[in-house]
Amino acid sequence: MQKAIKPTESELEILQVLWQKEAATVREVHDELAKMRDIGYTTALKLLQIMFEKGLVTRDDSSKTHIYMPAVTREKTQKQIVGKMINTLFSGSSTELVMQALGNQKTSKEELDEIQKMLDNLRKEK
Amino acid sequence: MQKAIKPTESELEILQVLWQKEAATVREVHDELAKMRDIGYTTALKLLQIMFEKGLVTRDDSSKTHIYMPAVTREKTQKQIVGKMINTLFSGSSTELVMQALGNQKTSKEELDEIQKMLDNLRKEK
DNA sequence: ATTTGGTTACGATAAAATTCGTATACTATC
DNA sequence: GATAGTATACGAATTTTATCGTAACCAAAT
Repeated sequence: MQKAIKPTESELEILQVLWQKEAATVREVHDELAKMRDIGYTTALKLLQIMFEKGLVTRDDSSKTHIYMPAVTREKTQKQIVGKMINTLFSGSSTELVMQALGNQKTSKEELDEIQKMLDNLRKEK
Repeated sequence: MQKAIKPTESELEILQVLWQKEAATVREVHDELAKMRDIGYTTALKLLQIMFEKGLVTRDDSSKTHIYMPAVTREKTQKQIVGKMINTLFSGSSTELVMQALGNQKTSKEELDEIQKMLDNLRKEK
């Protein structure tokens, strides 16, 4: 098993784009990021190159314009970051986090149903 | 309203201690951190001084040994960080985060009951 | 009074993360 | 083949975070 590399803030932004697009060129990534904030093209390029070195992304460089793909899954990364946050911010209690998330966001009936279903399943396992 | 300062990883560790103790000297904070990891006394001191400049903590320096107190609440900070994470990692869906947290951690029956209660309350409001 | 132990202040360093300028190369079009 | 447009590579500067050494200070014990 690989010792998980924790993506930085900027790297998470980029992963977001790659997860959504499955694969993308530097230009595509840059244009997407540029919608949210000021960022130069070579900055995006450099970030992707560093991420490649770290193993956070893979790339197809068979043609001149490289194509980047995520090397870590969205789920694994979520789990990694949420796990860390539960420890440093919720004294280890995932329930506390759940209560926070439920309490402070408006949640639709459909979503509540979804959570209810999950809850029922968890109970059955006991 | 002050534009919220996002605490760094180390600063969160320190806030954890201060939230738990309500108030603490540098030595107390340091000793608590030292239980978890290697850290020098002056490092803890410096971090607290920087946090004071940033407004993350207040301090009583009327006696020689200063006493530090959190200047931000645990709840506000949790909300701030969780909110950011929902955006950058769960495409804005708090439900997705809840499912993650529930799915990947073992949760006791008591905790499930607590969440169930919260769920019931949310439903009533509709 | 001198030593000892604990304190803050401050600066310096190091490491990590972010940013971008410039050089260089390739491709297509004129 | 010169020009324009777009690409990568690479180095460098900047900023942020984290760490700690050293100096100065004070109080208490010797």
